[in-house]
Amino acid sequence: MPAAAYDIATSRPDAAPEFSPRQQVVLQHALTLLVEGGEKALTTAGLARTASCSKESLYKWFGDRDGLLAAVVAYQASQVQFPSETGATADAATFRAHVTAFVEALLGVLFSETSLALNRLSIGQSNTNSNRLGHLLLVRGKHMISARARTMLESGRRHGLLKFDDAEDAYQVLYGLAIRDVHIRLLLGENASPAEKDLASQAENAVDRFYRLFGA
Amino acid sequence: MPAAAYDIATSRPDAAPEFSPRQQVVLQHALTLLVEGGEKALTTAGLARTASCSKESLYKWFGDRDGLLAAVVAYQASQVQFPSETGATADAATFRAHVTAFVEALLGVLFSETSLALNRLSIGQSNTNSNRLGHLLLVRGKHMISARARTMLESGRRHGLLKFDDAEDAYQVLYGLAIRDVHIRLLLGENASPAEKDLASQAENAVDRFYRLFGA
DNA sequence: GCCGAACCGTACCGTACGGTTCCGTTGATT
DNA sequence: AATCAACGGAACCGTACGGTACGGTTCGGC
Repeated sequence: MPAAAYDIATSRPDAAPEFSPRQQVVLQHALTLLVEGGEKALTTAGLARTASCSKESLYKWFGDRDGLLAAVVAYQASQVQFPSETGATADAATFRAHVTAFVEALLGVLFSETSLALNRLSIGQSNTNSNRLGHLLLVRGKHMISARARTMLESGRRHGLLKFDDAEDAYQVLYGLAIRDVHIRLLLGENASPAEKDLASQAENAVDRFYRLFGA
Repeated sequence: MPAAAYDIATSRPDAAPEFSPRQQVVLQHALTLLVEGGEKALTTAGLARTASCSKESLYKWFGDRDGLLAAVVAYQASQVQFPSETGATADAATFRAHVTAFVEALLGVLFSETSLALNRLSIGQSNTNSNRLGHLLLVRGKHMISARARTMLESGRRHGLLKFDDAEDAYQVLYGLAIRDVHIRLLLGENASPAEKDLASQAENAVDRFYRLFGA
């Protein structure tokens, strides 16, 4: 086993992977290959050719192919940024606008080709290995977003703008209202309808319904 | 190209595939292999060994490996049954109970290991080939269920029990309230929480919220 | 100017698996 | 009894890909 193998399983979820610039370039190439052709298109030889690096370097950096895939997931997760929420509960309208912006950002991330490709990759591998990729995506992706959302919603509750018992439950409803079955349909290869591409009104609509269920 | 290759692309969506009993047994073995070990575990040699048939028969029946996978999806889709809806709008309580039963059945199907395995398979292949599997699963699975749900909801609207403009939109909300992000988490390999395994109360809860949004 | 580390490019190996072919058996039909 | 289609079993081939080894090149430090 190479000493420098990238072992994501033992690294702290909140620790930055700190890939070297050169490695980030290679990972970006890997991501492009993944988005274009799925997992089958990401071969070690193909990546080496595309990224103009040697297979030996790939194996030195990432250990093996699984380590490479894990690194791609970790790299992309580190790229995703959500808008900050400073002073977001100043008044009711501002808070609601902030929730809407959060939902729109969530839709933007989940429906992006990059995210879809990584989800497809992780799902396709979720019953092999010890399911490293699925866990990685959940921990670095979904759980982070979920935590962020919960603090946002609880802030709204503290200010008397929302009313619910369980923040996780409320977030799941918000998620369901926003995403519905669009995510799984996109994952299966269906194209989004024009209405579904209008993320702003989708978010608006979801938040409207959410307030009818949980508004104070 | 073998003459008997199973070409699902040209078959009518509502036409029964009509596999021979022997073929159904083999497809059931294939499904078991898929559920246990994912796509990688379903090799032609492995299936031939498990199902005690010859690879030659597999290729004669299904054409190639892709045809086999398509046949597995079609076979399983033909197995899924939803409760009938005769006299379901007799009165408000009966109709609501029927909607709840529908949601519970939906959850039961989507969260079953079999459905998850097939969704993982289709998603993993959704950016290769011409995406036959994804389309197949959408057409034979989701779209059928969606149509069924729309007629149910519209029946409720005709009887003055529900109020909405677009049945598809209403169904999507019902779907989102019921499934939330549980489906994607299961697809990624996370285990369902005890609460999420209680399909009855999950359905109850979703329908309750649905009525608060769309009840007349 | 020399040294070593990092790295590129490439050739190579082992293996797993999709697909093909051949042969022997069974079992229904005439 | 003869025939023939369907099938199981096994051997075989081609190839794609993961992983390794090695020679040649660049570049920063002394």
